[in-house]
Amino acid sequence: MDATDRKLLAILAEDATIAFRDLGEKLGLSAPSVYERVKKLKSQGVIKRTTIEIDGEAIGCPLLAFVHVTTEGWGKTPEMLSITDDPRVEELHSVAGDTCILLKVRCEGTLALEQLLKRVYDTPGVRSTRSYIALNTYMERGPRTELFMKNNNKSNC
Amino acid sequence: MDATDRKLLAILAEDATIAFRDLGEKLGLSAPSVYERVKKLKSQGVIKRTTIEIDGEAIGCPLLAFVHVTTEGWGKTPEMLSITDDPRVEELHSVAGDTCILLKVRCEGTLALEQLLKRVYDTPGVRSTRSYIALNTYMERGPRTELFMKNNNKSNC
DNA sequence: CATTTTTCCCGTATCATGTTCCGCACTATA
DNA sequence: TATAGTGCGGAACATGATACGGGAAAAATG
Repeated sequence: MDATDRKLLAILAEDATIAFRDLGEKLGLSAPSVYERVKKLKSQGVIKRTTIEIDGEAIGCPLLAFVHVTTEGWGKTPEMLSITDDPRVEELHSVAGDTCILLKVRCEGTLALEQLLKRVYDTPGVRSTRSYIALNTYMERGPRTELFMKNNNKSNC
Repeated sequence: MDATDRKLLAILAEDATIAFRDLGEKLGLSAPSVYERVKKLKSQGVIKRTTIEIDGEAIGCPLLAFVHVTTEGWGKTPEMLSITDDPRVEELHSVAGDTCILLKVRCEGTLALEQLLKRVYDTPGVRSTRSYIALNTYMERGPRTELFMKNNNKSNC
């Protein structure tokens, strides 16, 4: 995990369809070398997977919301975690702050969100929820590596 | 945008490295047909881009946090939006709720988060922030399309 | 209802790309 | 000075992406 790897990750994060030959040109390497690096990063788990970014509105899910959940006792029960079965749930984090759990959900509309909230409330141990409806998303992207190219040259890997 | 397209999107979201031939098998189509569908979905903007999922910890960014920002007046000023220059900021949403703006940030550690918060506070119009530190991420994925395969056969496109 | 147009699909052929293999240069270790 | 390990690149091969032509079905049109 060196500076080249970090640059490589940043390029792939922008566009994972780039050919190894072109990627090599940007990095000053040959295609096989880049291929080996990517292979290693995948096996190490640095690259978790390659996916597509889907436009939520285009598939009929224009309503993005963040739902904070307050529980009594230990909230991270199997029942609570099973909410991830719902395709509308994109993220589920256990957080420290004035709430216990944070959900990121993408719904067809307010009705679907209400249904989802009902399910949350029906979960044992849930005391309350607080929802934030996204009005506009100014940015949404994965982890960036540019910063590390400057600062973090201690090669933390 | 039909049921096949939605199934296609769901498969690609899981693994965008799949070959068109294999993708075609799963959908009951030939490789060229799938190719045309994907091409169209990309040109339509349904598929925004293909990228890699990077393990935040592996690149030295283990601290995930959600920062709610309360502003006075119209908070979405150019100064506020310029916070997206910072590679640590992964998402910036304008939200409805008891705060105005929601940031998703991934930092090297608490020190880096503090620096970022200082920058937020230095932004004109910012009244207060409330941060939620992720203790554990149980799930993190993009928009799903499975649900639509069952319910939403009205082909909303 | 007949005709035209559009849409969607497939098989084939070609070409670009991914992937493997092997030898070289460099480094570190003893 | 050996020796093993690592990363790189060129060439060769395997695989997959992409362009093209044509046919069937559906939709639009008269």
